[in-house]
Amino acid sequence: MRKNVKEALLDAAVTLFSRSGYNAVSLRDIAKEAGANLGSLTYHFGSKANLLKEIYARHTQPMNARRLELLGEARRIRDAEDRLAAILRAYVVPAYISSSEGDGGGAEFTRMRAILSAESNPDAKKIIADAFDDTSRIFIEAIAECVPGAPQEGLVWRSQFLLGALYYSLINPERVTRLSNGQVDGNDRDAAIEQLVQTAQAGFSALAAQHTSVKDAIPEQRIN
Amino acid sequence: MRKNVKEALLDAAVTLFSRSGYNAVSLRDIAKEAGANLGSLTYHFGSKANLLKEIYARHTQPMNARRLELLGEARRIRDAEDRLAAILRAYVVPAYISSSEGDGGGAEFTRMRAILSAESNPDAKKIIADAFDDTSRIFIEAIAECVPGAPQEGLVWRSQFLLGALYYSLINPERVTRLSNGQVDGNDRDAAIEQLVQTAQAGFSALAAQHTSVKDAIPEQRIN
DNA sequence: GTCTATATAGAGATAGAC
DNA sequence: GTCTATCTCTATATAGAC
Repeated sequence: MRKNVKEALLDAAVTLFSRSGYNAVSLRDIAKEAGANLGSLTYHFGSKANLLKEIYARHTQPMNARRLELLGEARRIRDAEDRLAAILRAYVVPAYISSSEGDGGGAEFTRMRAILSAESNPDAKKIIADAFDDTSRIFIEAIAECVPGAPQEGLVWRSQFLLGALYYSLINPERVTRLSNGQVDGNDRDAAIEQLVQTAQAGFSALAAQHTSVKDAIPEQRIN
Repeated sequence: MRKNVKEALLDAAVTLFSRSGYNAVSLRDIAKEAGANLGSLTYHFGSKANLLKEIYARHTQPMNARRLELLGEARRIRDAEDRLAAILRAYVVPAYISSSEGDGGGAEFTRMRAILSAESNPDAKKIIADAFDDTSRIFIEAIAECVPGAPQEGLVWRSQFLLGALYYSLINPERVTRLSNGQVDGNDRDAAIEQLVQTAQAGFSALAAQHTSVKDAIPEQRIN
């Protein structure tokens, strides 16, 4: 079933970090979850901070690659509203969907990132760096082309709100279930994606709606 | 300057918890920040969990009271779009604004809540309870009246996204500054509120926009 | 490469002097 | 009511057997 101890340790670490954060999880917890020994953790990773670093190294690139791949497809859509929705979906889906392998880890990894960003742990801060900012910038540019005349300030704030909404939906899905008295399932990820994309789309579109209709916007032809 | 040691300890605890979370902050850190002794913490609060409990007790009621007060004012607005914006502002402002005293603590307390919700700490989970859910439910109802025909599912998800966006903007304001290459200040709270209210308004309005214009919606006269 | 045993530091909590 | 001193537990990290 398991390839090797190192893999098992990495998987166990993501699972536990995504559940309780970085500080609350001890190396002992991770070793136990992986069915391995405490010593093997120091052997493979040296320190807790370096373990986190390797988790990021493993997931960051595939997730962003998948996002950019989907973004490329989305950009070929002519209708501005449809394109905007597809761009947003390209950003959200790879972060949200549970994955089998090699595509960045999906929801569990994203949930871990959400918690780490909240904890603002010194170890994590060094690692997170701006690896994701580059991708976000590319997406903001693509979104801007769908919403002609939108001020940069509005675009940036809305991208912040989108990420916050995404994070919180992964962190606290139970609140959705509770607030709806059980009528809506906060753990329904397909529904969450759909609602999130629709909501973000409305937010971004409104930036242009003041003067021109978004429907009329046709961007310059893009070589992609 | 300081009333007594207990107050100083409570203030120091909120400050540190809102900065680094619950797990990462030790009782020693709090005592030091308050200029008090470690022993006084156990004397006044008994345990770390109970300290957190007292922080909640101190801030929850005033913050929600202020929200409901502003909600009462907002509900008197006739125009549905204007009313929606005012309702959203009533929800956001008390959570976001730095406070002098007695109004629930504002941004620092909200930031602490954001981090605690991410850490999903066992101590915190018991305390947070559903004290805030009641208020959220009231707001969702008020919002629903501004968006006739909106499905409950959409309203609940959007309220989730709103809270997530609010939380993340307090947790990681630097990202806004970074993404905009310094052109937008992520720590400008007035701007954040304005952008957040506008964005949420667009999201909620879109729920009704499919069939009827929001502008036409007039709610039943409310006794308030 | 994986284990056991252990060093060292720091946590929450308590007892008792003042 | 606030301090010092200390108990007990658990953390990260290391050393060395296998």
